[in-house]
Amino acid sequence: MIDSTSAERRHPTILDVASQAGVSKSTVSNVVRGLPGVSESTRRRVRTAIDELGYRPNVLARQLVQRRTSILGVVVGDLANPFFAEMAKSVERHAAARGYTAMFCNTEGDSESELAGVETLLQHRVAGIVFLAFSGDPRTMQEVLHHQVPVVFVSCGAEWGDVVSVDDERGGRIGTMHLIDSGHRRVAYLSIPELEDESDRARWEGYRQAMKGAGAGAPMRISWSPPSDQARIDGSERTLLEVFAGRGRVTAVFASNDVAAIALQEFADRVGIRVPEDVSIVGFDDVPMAGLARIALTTVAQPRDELARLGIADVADRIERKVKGPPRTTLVDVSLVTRRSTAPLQADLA
Amino acid sequence: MIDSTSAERRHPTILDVASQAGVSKSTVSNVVRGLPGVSESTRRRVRTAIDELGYRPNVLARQLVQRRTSILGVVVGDLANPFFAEMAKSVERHAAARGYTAMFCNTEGDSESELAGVETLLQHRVAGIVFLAFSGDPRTMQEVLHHQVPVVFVSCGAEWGDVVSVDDERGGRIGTMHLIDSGHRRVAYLSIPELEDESDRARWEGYRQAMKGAGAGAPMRISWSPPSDQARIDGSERTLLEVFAGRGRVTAVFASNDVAAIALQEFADRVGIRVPEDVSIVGFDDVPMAGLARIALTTVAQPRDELARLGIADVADRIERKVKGPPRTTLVDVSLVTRRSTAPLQADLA
DNA sequence: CAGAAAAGCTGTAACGTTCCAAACTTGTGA
DNA sequence: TCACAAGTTTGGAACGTTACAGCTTTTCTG
Repeated sequence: MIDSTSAERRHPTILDVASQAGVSKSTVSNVVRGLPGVSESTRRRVRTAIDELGYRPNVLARQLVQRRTSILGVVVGDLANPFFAEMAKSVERHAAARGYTAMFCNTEGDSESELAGVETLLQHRVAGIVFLAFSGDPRTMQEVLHHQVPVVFVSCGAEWGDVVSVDDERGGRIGTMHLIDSGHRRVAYLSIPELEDESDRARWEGYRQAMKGAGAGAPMRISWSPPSDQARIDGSERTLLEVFAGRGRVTAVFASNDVAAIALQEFADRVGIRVPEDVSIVGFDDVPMAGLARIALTTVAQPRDELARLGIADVADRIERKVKGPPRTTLVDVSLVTRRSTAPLQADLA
Repeated sequence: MIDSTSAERRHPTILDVASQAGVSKSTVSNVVRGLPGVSESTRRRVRTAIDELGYRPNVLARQLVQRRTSILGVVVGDLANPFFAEMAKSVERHAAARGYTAMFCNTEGDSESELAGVETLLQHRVAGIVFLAFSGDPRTMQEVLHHQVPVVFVSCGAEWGDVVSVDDERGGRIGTMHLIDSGHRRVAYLSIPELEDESDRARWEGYRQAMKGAGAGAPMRISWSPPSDQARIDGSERTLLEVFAGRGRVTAVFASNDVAAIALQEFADRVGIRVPEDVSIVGFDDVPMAGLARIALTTVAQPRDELARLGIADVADRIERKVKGPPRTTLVDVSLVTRRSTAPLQADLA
């Protein structure tokens, strides 16, 4: 009571509840955790005390003594990228459904931030880590392996942890095949340097196979950082312009993700290249934006929510020791969504 | 050494480091925290031991004894909404820059999830909470006030905490005035039910004032949940269709956020209403997508990064006791970005 | 009705830090 | 050589929980 005048009131602890209810802290603990072996009357008394005091268990203390937290670290490439945003949302939801709280860290594709982020997660003793993007930095790998924390790579690859992913190679293949089947022969592959990871590599591989198998032109890789402000054509864009000009020009592009594809479409609009008349574009991910009538991007769709669900299930099983043993890989299906950014090759361009 | 054979190796503690370096745990603690009063030679010895053992301080234990964490709770309306995604990213970055780790919870505009999320944050004893969206639920308010945790509302309002926001009312006014100045008189206000909060109310108020001041038509409010799959026209859309048909029809819409504006644009495209010839649309937020040539949405821009920076600064100042006293409100400027979704009223529609 | 079993409750020892007063070292000047 | 200060280092008490063995009390069983 003396305390109540002080501005700096402290959280009631389990001891406060215990004395208020006239029981021991052990009993309060048992009630809070819903364990059996507490009589109904005591249970009620404790509940009342909890409500009166506004007691909330201190998760920190709990986790300290249990030597494990219920926090899941989530490493994200770029929260503002719609693909990651969607994934982050799903991951958060599925994690909550299994009783975990998500702690995000954004890497901006930079392996220093990634390392710092993982370091923070480990200091918080997260129960597991979900990578939605991974730079491949061996230092990060070492940190994680040394701490023996369960890890799952969702839609991004690494050999040293569980992987839940679409078959990126197949995705690359069907995306590219769609273009080849439409008559295109000079098809380029486009990626964003910041997002070039294991998934990107596999998609490239699928693209390469498709090109080779169909006897299409030589594989061609374009790495382009779309400018954040679309003001003017800079050096990198001048190069890009050449790709679509002149004889023997590229007539179709397979982009390793929708953000790149949409940026390219935007570039084309700006410089007067028509999509799909002059160039067909296929993306990867099927972000919500791709479905807008004005964007109408043909793309390889990933089942985002399914990936998130499986990823969380995977890492949770490891944490809860339901699964042991060497890394597992779970693949889910991709599918092509055809929209208006692709069209059969114009006869005069063959 | 006996332990080293066990698969279940435990994290080294400060005591392990201490005995390895031949000093007391207090000294190790001082070295880890970079406190003065440790000789250079001891410092080196401890550092070596830390590296050899791969020791990472246990933040949980630290926070338990200090009775405060360095975690900031962030309540987000919808991580997949580009406005929130951008804000979340900025918030995360600024929080990290000030030494805080962000813990997100997504509410989906649902006050039950909001309450559950805040509950989780409080159990984790977050140092402060940043609301990027707030339902207005008094239970949430009570929870937070009872726990006396510093709170800031960024771009969403509540009277019982600090607020960092644009002047939503002015935003509503200038957005609407732009339409009125272009000759429109029958201007509707559009919002999404899930996102109707204090900010929305203020924007509506600004819209109302502008309409009244200009002697334009009676204010008209449309509340519409854009369907997630754009398959077919359902009941709610039939109503919407009527708004844009016949004599005395609405010729312009001020949307309370870009997501609504873009959904409306999409709807218009689908049913053959031309933008801006048949209807002009103004949004609010200036999400990155709005700048794409194919979307080209006229919108009231919020300085997102600035909002995030100020919000974090605000709550951090409260946490660090640099600021005391009653709730403060910080307003930052909005500005109109004119693109191609608005045009002067066609003469025959006046 | 004794004895055993079950049910209900409690006290103590962790968990891995920080905080702080006290106890050691040195070095300096008288 | 001693007193004193300044610079280092240390041990023990928190912090708020859970785990668990042990202690009562109640209920059953023959």
